[in-house]
Amino acid sequence: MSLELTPVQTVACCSPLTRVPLSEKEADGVAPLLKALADPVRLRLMSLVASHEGGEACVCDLNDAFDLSQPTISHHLKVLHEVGLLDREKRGVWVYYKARTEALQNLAALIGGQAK
Amino acid sequence: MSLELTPVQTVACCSPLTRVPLSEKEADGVAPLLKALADPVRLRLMSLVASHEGGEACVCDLNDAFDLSQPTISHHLKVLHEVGLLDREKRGVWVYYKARTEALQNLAALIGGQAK
DNA sequence: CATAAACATTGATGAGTGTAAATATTTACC
DNA sequence: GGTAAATATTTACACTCATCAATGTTTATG
Repeated sequence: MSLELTPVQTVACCSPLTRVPLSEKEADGVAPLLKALADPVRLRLMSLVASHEGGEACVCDLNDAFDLSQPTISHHLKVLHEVGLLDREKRGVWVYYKARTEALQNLAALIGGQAK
Repeated sequence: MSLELTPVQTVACCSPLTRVPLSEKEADGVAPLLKALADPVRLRLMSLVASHEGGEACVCDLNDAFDLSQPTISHHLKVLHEVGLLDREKRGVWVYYKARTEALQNLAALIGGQAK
């Protein structure tokens, strides 16, 4: 196991933004998560997956929702997966991505939280 | 008054990510807000201001908290101000930035919210 | 095994971004 | 009014990033 924390692990560790100043290390850990979400296409991808039944969706369904090339969608999914916002599972020829809602909730608590 | 909605106005309008797929227009409106937060320096700036007494802080205090040039900090504050996350008020020679906590809370509700 | 389908990877490119140096602007005070 | 302090703006640059075309990989099926 690695000593490096993924962004989703990092975000679960800090008090809300408004309570105490975020340390440099914490900020460095959380920023990648926000960066991953800070793109219109990835925001919609995340929302499509999360709001889909079971909180998961097949890539085949996602490609059709955008006027973008397949590699581009694949790239965005990879970004969301790498920061830990999406889980990835292959079933036969299809790949399913699943939303990590705890990660979203931890991030939300960091941004808008009232207390630790 | 403008017909254009600022990012902070936009973010107050949508159901949570996990409830219903975000529309293209909604995503385009919200992404700039996340983009503004998706930088370690701006995250810390936002946190420094928001956690300061009264939810506001003088630029003079903020500059010293970073190992960055004054124009760079000024630039980041401008970014946060332009998306509506920070209010700006000049008092004499000093400029005070104030956190818009409702904006943060709306954003948090969008990301981690359970229902509309 | 050959072929097709689903998805990922590579490589290239144009647009955007964080940073600092230099300069400008505003305010206070002598 | 002249000077100094606080903050913003401009300009330039290195770097990142979103996108696509082309190609690769994996799985199923005939």
